[in-house]
Amino acid sequence: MINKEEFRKKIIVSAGQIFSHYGFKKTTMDEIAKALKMGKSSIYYYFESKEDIFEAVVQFEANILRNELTTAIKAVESPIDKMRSYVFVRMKSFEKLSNYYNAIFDKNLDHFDFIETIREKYDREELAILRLIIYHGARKKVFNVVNSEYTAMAVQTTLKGLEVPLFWKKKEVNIESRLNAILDVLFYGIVKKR
Amino acid sequence: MINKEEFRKKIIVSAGQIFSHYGFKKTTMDEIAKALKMGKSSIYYYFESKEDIFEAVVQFEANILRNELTTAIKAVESPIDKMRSYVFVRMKSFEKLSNYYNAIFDKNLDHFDFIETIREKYDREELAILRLIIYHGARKKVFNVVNSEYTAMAVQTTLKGLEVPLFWKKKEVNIESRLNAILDVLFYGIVKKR
DNA sequence: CGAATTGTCGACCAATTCATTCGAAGGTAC
DNA sequence: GTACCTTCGAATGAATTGGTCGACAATTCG
Repeated sequence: MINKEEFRKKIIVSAGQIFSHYGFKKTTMDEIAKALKMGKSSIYYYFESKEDIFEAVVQFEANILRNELTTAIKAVESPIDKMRSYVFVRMKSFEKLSNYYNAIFDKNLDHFDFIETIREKYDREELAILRLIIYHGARKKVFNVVNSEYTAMAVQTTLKGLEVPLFWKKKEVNIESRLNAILDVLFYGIVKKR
Repeated sequence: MINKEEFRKKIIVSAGQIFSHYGFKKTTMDEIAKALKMGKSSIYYYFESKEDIFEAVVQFEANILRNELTTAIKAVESPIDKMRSYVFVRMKSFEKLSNYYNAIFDKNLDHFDFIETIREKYDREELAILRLIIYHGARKKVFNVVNSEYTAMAVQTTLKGLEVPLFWKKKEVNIESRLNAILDVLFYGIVKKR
């Protein structure tokens, strides 16, 4: 059939979908196994633990994101050098951000606790929530944990301005503005209304 | 403050959001309580059990759907009588469908098992999945449990044709065609490409 | 072929999680 | 005061869950 490495990847992709929907805590090994149509114990042949899988998933998805960003960066050609260095500085912060998220997830927290934890790091709640949404594509569930009417409104409003980065597969959007929007949102939570 | 009945409704709405995202099994009383900013045990003052809450949620949401349908039906004016009776016959089947879903959920199944169960009732897998999507707004998670590439494709394609019913809040769409689309999808899984 | 290696799985376990109970107590109305 | 409404922390027993182990297919390789 396929080799071990390829099968690991299959697990990563499949588990990734489940994780991204249910969060780390709520995802069970049984589900991961079931989705792959295999016995639970077989998974332990490929990965040491649930956390091990999760780390691989995060790694994998971070890579995709990084590659997409790199591609986007390469496509930018206008005020070239300035733009480029500006972008790479931001890439560094993204690396840090990514590590930060990993650290939090390592602690076995679910999406709710995750928000709680992240709240303490940012003074404006919306930013914390937006980051979760962007990082995990967790759109709907996030609204369950929003504290105040005000915040809910703020998030809603901001989300409307997010169309560019969230649906950046729409190829017709100018690549440069798209890139900027993505970077802004990813690193600083700054969103401009269109 | 507010009376007991109103508070029950608050719980229903809040719990409903969580249920619709995580399914019955994965939703914990702690989460429901936390979302409402109250102690877990307090909820038992308003509801007898988790299942009790869930039933109330289903009831509540079915009512909303029924009301929306009724409103839509009233707005239809063209080949009046024929249309109207045709619609009410379908309303009856909806009632049945709703009961059927309730019965399945009563068994304590999560979304995965739910699909498994529903699969046995329909010969074409896509239809089962589409029904789950429509009934629960569970779009993303559904793809974790799709069996074959073919089915995934079929669901994807069909979803594209679903824009009318899924986003029927877009008021600009002609009400009559909207109604028809909704009814078609709800009761028979019949979807026309636009 | 046959033996070594690779991969799968059911049964099992210890630890944790979860729905639910209960009694105490804060609030409020009379 | 007392009666009632409401909230909650702590406790519990049952169910769930991550992970282990040994048996046993399947495949590879000599």
